Amino acid sequence: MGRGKIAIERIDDTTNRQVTFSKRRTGLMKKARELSILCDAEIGLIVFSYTGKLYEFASTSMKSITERYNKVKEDQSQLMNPASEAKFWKREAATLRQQLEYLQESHRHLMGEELSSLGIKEIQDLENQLKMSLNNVSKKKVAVLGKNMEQEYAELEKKMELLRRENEELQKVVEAPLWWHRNEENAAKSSSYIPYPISYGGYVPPAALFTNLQLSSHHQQEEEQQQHSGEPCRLQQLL
Amino acid sequence: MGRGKIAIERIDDTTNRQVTFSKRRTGLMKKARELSILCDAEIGLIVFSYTGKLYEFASTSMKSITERYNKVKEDQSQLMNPASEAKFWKREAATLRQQLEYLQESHRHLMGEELSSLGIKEIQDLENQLKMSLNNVSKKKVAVLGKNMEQEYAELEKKMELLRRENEELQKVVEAPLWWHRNEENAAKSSSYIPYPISYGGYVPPAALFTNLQLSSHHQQEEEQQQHSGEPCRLQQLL
DNA sequence: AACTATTTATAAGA
DNA sequence: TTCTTATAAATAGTT
Repeated sequence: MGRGKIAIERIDDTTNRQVTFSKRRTGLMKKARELSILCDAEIGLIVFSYTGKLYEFASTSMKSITERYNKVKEDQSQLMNPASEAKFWKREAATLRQQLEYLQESHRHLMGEELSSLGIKEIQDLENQLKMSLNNVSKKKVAVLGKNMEQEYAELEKKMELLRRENEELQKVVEAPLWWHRNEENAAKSSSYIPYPISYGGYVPPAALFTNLQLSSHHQQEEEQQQHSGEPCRLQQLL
Repeated sequence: MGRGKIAIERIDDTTNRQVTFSKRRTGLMKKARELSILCDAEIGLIVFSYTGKLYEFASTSMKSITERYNKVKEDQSQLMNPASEAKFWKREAATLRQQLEYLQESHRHLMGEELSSLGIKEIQDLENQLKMSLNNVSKKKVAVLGKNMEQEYAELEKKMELLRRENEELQKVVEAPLWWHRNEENAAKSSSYIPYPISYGGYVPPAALFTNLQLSSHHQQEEEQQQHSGEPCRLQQLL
């Protein structure tokens, strides 16, 4: 709701993120207050900014709300009879199954399969995603290859240096008829160095995909660990 | 935001309140989730409906959020130097002073004073509020008077019965010349019973007013105790 | 901090 | 509860 539409994903620009945080936090607090008044509900809202600053709203007191919350949670886990426990796990299973189905479909699409089920927008998004993926992978490849080639080059130079010296020694010591022999031997030796030693298959492990799908879920996760500074994945849009 | 505008006050109609609760709760949860994603914030939201049902959103886990919250709160109270403590209480005093000013103005209006500072809408609201107040007070008065009158009536009947019996005894035993004397004596005796023993002044203690103003505040209160089934007070509008 | 063009939320009605 | 729709409210981008 604004001059333009934005995707619900982390805002990379720091300034923009802070401005948006300020605006939306205010709006969220206001709505929490309104709901508590309009519907006579007991509401607690805790917000930690990216910088660690705390903001809160409590229709009564945060203490009483969290205590009531903990009490309900305890009761839920303790006073569950087999029937309601079954109900709980059934629902949990249904949620997981749905996530799994989403994942499977997404995976097939990323593998270039079952594309007839997609709309034009989705096709475009998928294409862009794949372009980004490819771009990242290509970059990584070049980086890795570059390192290897440097090593290769350095070792090659060493070898050439050795060769040159050897030749110098030889030229000083041996007679002309032996020259061709030594030369062929050294040529064969240097061909054992492969210019492109590592070959990549077309397969990308879907680990990152799983991680991002979890992020799009509304359910809590114990400890989000987004190590490796990956580019923001836009897969959420596809789901 | 809808077909019409609504005032932010408790919705009295149960059905409407539940529908609104469902819609706004959904919206609130969505916005909390969006804020957490967009701005990389850690957010916990707890909502208890009027019926006691629990709804929650947590960007990570509610446990970690409430723990972080408690930690910050502890630090805030412990690691406060005199300067920041002064700042805190200064702000607290400012808040209280503002509440007090609101209250005082409202009180004057309820007392029918300083009405020139009000707009037409406010005047109408105030009028309605006073009508409701008056209605409640009148009802209460009638109820209390009614009880007293019943008591009076019952006691009066007892006395009359006694009198009647006394008279019967007397008529059997004494002579006619004495009759007038005994009659006057009894009449004086019965006049010591007052038909309307309790008299109400025009003053209504503002205790309820204070309670309701506290409810309209955004700050937490330790234990909201709204005993006595009072009508929902609409004073919040006036502030 | 304001300003608005747009998007989004939602009140009322079905 | 769910859907629709007119309208109010929130807010993204701009100044």
